[in-house]
Amino acid sequence: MTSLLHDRTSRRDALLAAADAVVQRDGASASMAAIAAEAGITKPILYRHFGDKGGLYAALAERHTDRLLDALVGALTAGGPPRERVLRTIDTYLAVLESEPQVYRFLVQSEEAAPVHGHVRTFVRRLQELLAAGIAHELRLEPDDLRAAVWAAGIVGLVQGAGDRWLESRDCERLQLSALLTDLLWGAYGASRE
Amino acid sequence: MTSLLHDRTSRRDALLAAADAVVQRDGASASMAAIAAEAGITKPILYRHFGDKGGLYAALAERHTDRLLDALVGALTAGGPPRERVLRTIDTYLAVLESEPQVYRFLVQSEEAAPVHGHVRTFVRRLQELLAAGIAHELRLEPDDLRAAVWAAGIVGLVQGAGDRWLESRDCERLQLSALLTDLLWGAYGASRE
DNA sequence: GCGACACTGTTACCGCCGGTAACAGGAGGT
DNA sequence: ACCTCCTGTTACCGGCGGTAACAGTGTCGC
Repeated sequence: MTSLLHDRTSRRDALLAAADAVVQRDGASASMAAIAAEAGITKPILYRHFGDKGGLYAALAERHTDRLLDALVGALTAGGPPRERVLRTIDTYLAVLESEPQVYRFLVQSEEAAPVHGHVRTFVRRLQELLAAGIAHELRLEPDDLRAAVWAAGIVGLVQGAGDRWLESRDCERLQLSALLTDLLWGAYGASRE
Repeated sequence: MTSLLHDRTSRRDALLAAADAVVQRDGASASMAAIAAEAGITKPILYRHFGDKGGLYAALAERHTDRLLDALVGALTAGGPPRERVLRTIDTYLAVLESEPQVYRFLVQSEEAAPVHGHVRTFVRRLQELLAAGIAHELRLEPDDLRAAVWAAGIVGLVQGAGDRWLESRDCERLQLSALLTDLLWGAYGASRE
């Protein structure tokens, strides 16, 4: 026995991976016993590592939101003309939706909710702040201009809403939707500039 | 005893009202026993009326989404110039958010979820279709033009995202936000027109 | 008047889940 | 040898969703 790592953090990672697998298989209502079984251990170990179910789900959510935020920031801050960066960022988001819809479902409609929604909210907030800063800079607004914050929140919601719809209908290619949304934002941006 | 109505539907309404009160007091994780106690009866009666907890929550969600949709459709189709109608509709939505945030929380982050989310999704979809038809008409697009659908989904998401942020920060008057969002949409609309 | 019946309501239970206490080894220090 | 700490287990508790089985009551047919 004990061929597995006894290191604290890597063990934690392994447990999170098991939890992830079960959540993606059974949906967001996965039981702690099922997760423990998947990891080859029993419940109390899970509780010693994560406190309670909320803690485990929070850790899982944090992991995913961090990963997603990194991807988005990377796409947004990489080189290229502004319009291309926006397109790339939107497409990155849609690509995650496309390749891991279960994760998305877990994050937004997690049935065992409070801590997950907390992490999702901070994720959304961080993304909004990032966008708000960029927008304020682009439009030469004051850093705390209300319009920048509302703009940012609106853009995030807009992409999410359109992505949601697309995830259900799948009525066009991903890149086509990305381009359409980019055009849409670009038009509004240009309009607000004058 | 039995001064209350024995009529089937009004009894059902009374039960839903009790469920509503408990949900708004205890959050979305209200137990069936608590709801039954609030209504002055016991669990099996609830189950005979609604089947299971999902059924009760679905009925509750349907009631609220129907009410909200009626209010929005009313605001949108009432008289006045287009821009004023948009402003009025957005403000109606924000007014509901402001006056009944618990209901909103119940609908979007209900912890006992599946049927509630189902009703919310159909609500959003109906709203999107409504908007898409209006947009397609205004912009003289084909009725099944993809852009209209994406526009509609985006607008719904945009208002929701901005409303969400506002509900947490409360950093401006409601009408100010409504006007800001209207301007924003109007600018984008004007841009896409040319 | 009087059983049959349907309806409304109750109590008491089941199974499952989240969460925890209490115990069973084994590694290492003295 | 013994104590200690750590990791793992089993076995349990309370509460929830959901249901079966039973008790009272008004209404029929006769």
